[in-house]
Amino acid sequence: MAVAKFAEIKDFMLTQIEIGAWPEHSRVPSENELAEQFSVSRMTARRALQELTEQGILYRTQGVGSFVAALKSQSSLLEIRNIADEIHSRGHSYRAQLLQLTELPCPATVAAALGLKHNERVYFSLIVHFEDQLPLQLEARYVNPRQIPEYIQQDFAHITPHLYLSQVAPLTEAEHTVEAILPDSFTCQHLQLKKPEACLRLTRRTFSRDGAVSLAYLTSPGSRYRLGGHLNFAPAGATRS
Amino acid sequence: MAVAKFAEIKDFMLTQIEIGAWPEHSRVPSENELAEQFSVSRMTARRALQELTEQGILYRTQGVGSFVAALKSQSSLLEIRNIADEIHSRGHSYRAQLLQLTELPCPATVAAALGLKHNERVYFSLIVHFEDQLPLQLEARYVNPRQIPEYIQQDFAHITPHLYLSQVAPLTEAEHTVEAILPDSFTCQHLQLKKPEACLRLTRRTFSRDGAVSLAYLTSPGSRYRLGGHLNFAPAGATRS
DNA sequence: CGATCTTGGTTGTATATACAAGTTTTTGCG
DNA sequence: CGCAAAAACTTGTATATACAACCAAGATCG
Repeated sequence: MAVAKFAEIKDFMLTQIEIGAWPEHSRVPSENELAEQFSVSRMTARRALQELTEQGILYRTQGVGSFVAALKSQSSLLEIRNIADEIHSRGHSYRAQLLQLTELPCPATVAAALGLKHNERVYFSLIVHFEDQLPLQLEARYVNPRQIPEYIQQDFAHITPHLYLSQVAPLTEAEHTVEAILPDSFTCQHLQLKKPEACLRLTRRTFSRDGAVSLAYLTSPGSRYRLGGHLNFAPAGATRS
Repeated sequence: MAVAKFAEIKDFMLTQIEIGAWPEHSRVPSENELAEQFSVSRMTARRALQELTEQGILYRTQGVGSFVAALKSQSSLLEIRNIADEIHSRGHSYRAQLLQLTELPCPATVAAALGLKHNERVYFSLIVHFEDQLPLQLEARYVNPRQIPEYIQQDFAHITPHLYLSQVAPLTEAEHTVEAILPDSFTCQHLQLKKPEACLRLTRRTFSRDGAVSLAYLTSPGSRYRLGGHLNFAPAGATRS
């Protein structure tokens, strides 16, 4: 089976929602209706509805039906920001230094994250971001060459990888992990740290419509960088389970 | 049906993981084995395995089997969760140790954050949260006595401060800061760190309708804890399985 | 008219079955 | 012994069926 049937139904429904044919809180076809439309069993149609529900795209109520959920309100916490903009907005000057831009055999962990095979070729860039002449962040990034074949030809002295990527492959999803680590000597050197100090490491995996695009490790000294966020629990939307 | 069968199987498996009978990366019973043990069909056993996999408790490989995932702590940055629930949902056991619960004269920084006067009385609690006998987080919390006058009489061996607070003063807003720090010796001691290691410090200020309620400093070793976040920018594209 | 009952539609749970696809182990042959 | 084929086992997908739980709306009865 080339593509699973339940995945086709999901794709169809996602498209309907995306183009606005099915607005927020509108009812979507029932399990039986989908089963008939796609000539599948109810259990297969159910799976599509089920998975979309788990992803927060739909909500369902027993005895009533399935509905399009309200689009997620984006939290400012860990908002995807361009670090250059961030620095400029603080009134400081920004500069980037490109250390490396190559093709590498894919490490296993990266392969898993990007859906590539072990040792398949992958693009890799290494950049230091400066705020007023002081290194603020070391960015190590792996990019999926199947999705962004021209990545390696860009000039990242003039455009940040993140900005470039969001232009050529619109973000649909992002996954973050924040850790506290002690940096290795290589990282210390490029961040101009005389002694190792606690650093924040943000691991960011971004997705476009067709899957994982890039995996970035962003390391910043704890003394120079922190993350802030603000959450509002104001007027609650329809958040049913 | 009082409790669904697949839920019973999930409970059983979570317990096995929690008590250490099934260590990390060990193989768990196959679909057919579980089906026989619990006298259910394979599809029902499968559902238990499936849902635990979606929760990140297990990982599965076609043709090989299902295994207990490595459970490095991960909490969502996008939601305020009770750390006890978080630990339980990972299949680990939770315990809290109350180190201090007193009234203090308010430090200047805390006064500013909570809208109190310098040296005004403020409640202070200090708690260590344990995951499977290992300290996961040191929680130092200042609470506004004007809003929560009964805070100091609670028994925080049985309810976490955050859960208590959200019950008596519903959250309307929260403010976060995440930093990487090297802990002082006091913190090291209570987190059972022999050497200082990089720690994540989450500073959280919560608000209720009538203003700032509490200011908490949550410190966790980088080797045991990390924060995770997931952002959706469109209802499209999330078709990874 | 109002309260209750019935009915049809919807989601939720569970089973038995079949085959596909991937991995590991065993078997058997050269 | 070495290697290839076969078997056994695992997860993945799909179907057909049955019944339970729940809800909304219409029908019925007092």
